[in-house]
Amino acid sequence: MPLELYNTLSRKKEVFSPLHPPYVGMYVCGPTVYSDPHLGHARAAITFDVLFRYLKYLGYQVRYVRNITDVGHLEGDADEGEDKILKKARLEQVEPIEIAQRYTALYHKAMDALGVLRPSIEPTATGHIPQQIEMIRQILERGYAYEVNGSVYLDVECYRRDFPYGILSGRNVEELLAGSRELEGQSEKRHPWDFALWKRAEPTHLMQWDSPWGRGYPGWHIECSAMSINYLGVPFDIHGGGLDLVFPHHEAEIAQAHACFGKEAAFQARFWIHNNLVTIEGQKMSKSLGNFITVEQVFTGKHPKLSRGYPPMALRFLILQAHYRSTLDFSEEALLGAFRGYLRLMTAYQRLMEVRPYTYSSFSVEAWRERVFAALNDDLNTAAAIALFFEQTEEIIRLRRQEIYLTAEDLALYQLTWKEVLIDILGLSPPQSIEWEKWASLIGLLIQIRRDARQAKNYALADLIRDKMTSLGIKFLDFPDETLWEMYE
RNA sequence: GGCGACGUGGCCGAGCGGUUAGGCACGGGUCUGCAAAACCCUCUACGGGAGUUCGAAUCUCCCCGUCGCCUCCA
Repeated sequence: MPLELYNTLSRKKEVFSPLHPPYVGMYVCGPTVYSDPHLGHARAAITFDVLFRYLKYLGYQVRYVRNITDVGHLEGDADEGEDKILKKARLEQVEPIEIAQRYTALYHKAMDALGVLRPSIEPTATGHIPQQIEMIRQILERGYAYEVNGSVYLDVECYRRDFPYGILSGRNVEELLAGSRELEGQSEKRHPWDFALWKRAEPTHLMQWDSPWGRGYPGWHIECSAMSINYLGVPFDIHGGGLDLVFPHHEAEIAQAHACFGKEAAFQARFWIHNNLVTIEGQKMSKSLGNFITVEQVFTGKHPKLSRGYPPMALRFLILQAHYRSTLDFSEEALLGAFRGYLRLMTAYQRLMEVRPYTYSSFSVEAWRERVFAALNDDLNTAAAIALFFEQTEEIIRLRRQEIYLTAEDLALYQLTWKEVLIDILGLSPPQSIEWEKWASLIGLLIQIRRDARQAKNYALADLIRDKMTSLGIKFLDFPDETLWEMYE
């Protein structure tokens, strides 16, 4: 059963195969770096991290490009509104690049903690101004854009005579016009649905570059077209991003690519993949609603909706327990549930490594393994895959107690599957610290002392040790023949 | 107004015509010096109505409700 992915372009699942095997080109819209990374960023990053990991696991050589948007963009395509990064820079009285650098670093820090692998290439918009200008120049040359007072706009009316505008989002221009909130008056655009490729900069504008049309800065959509095509060519295999980017951002990207390269662009990417949003009490997180939660707040617990902090893997696990195309409703209750479930799974994983082989197998590892990969192949159904692992937790205990058995060969495959899927593909990591070995021997010593105390019926000492360890976040698990322990903080 | 989703047991969440999804929480029990853990048991749901079918959470229609996009947004 091959990997199938839901393609927004066709609105159905399609068997994935790259254009030029074994190479896969994947571009994902990264963050605009002007504020703290939040749960939405985490979900997008983790979703495509898993896809990245899985494609590599399947043997593809993946070039994964995820951009950093460090040019502030206007708050709208209208000719008004303030650049978000500039606004932040002005408020804090620092250079725009300081804002970009700071939030890029915070983004990296948060995503690293969540086990998100760095992409192969992480280009910045400001680092690719020439490529963007060149693309705009070609679009103008082909007649799909026009210049007005030092700004350049894509001429949607003209474009749609040759290409289908709205192919990704299912919009048509008439409907857009009917429902547009665009205000009449201030626009120099020919039609309300035209969008900016290049904007003229006022002399006071902090970030501006020379261009054939005078000093200015690029429009929001052009950077992704220019950078994706620069590193991956046209068309490339996979373009990803949040569901909220489908329109207008990705629709505009497709239009720019075709306006520049014509039919060769072939919808720019063959697979358009979108992760659904994170909601808080059923509503999308947004600053205007004041309900957004940053990744850091989840770690520290410093948020009104949280009573404590949670480790990064708890959040990663919560996200993975939902299918990426479903909305995920965030709450502390859900997060706590995910955290406990994650610990349970990791405990099982650690115990699995202590299982000893036998002369025959009492169940089929192969059949179970196939079900796990069938789930992953079914549009990356991580939730279903994880459920299959939970179903095995009791089997592991029975294996360890020699109530059921596996041959050395089957056991190896069984252990391999746990490692490959949970650790390598889903990117979960056991709750360990770098000081793990030291901790382990220290705790082992305490366990021994406590055991002696218990045998001597010195329960006061035994309980003192246990309670102290509990308060430090280390839980003792007394089995009849031994004591295991686990960290839960 | 247009486009698109979704409503599953206390909570999160798979599900794409016939199986107990699964996790977390709750309750009872076994075990334990006590507890935790582990194990066993209990809780068995699909917004409402009509239809198709031997059979529907899963398909069709209507209704109700929620949400996203159409401004920046992962």
